[in-house]
Amino acid sequence: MTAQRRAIVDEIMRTRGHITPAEVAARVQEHISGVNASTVYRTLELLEEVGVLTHAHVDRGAAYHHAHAHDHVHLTCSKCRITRSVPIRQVDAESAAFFANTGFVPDFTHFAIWGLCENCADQS
Amino acid sequence: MTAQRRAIVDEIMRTRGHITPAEVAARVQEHISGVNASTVYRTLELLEEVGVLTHAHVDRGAAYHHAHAHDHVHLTCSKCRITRSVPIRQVDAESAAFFANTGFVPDFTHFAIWGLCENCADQS
DNA sequence: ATATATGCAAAGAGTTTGCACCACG
DNA sequence: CGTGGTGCAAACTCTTTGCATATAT
Repeated sequence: MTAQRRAIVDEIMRTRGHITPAEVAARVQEHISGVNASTVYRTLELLEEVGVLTHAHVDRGAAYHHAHAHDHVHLTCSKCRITRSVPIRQVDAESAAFFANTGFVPDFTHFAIWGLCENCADQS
Repeated sequence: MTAQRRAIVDEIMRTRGHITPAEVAARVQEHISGVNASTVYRTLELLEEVGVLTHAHVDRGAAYHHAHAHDHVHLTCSKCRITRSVPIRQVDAESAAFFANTGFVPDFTHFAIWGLCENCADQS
């Protein structure tokens, strides 16, 4: 348990919602200078293996969040680019019926869902 | 209308389903050697602006397909990594109800949907 | 002739890896 | 003291861009 690893874990624990590797790096720098990006990536990977974190694909890069917060979906608006999280419970009920005829068991938490947010949808 | 552009368009027109920029480049090379990647990217972008193509995000990169074939969803299996396309119509009906409480209007065609395919789901 | 498409090379973001070194335990 | 974490630099993928040249019309 080194200083940088502790700083990274602290930052993760402090985070609500999701955070990108780059954001982790930037924030850790504020406490300890000179933390390398590769260390961040390696630590995030480690934390995911251990089961503390999970990653999702949002926009172009990765987004990490607490494993116990695995139950939310990322909704990214194609217009204003704002990404919003909604509890999976809101969509879970219909989930089965949704893909019933395909046999596919979707995991909406892993990839963000593209579309129009309420605001932008109203405008158009 | 240059030779390379014609070759790229031909390749696109010949393609059923989706194709990545790298695949386009590779196949075009078979006909005309020395077609640069940037040319491929520029042509794909152009074709998208004109409305011939649409792109989706599958796996890590882009996947292009005919604009009139815009109506399909990519389902990527987290286990076997196979990506399957299903007509949007199969999921369209439930689509409204699915995100009713969120106000979000999803476009499932833009980002692939992660999950378990029928085979892999059965095995687990 | 003139607008535009191409190739090339470089740059960029995001991520990974080999390797020597340093430090925790 | 030894395992393993870290920094550094390089490499890698995918994509974009500036610029000079080549080409279609």
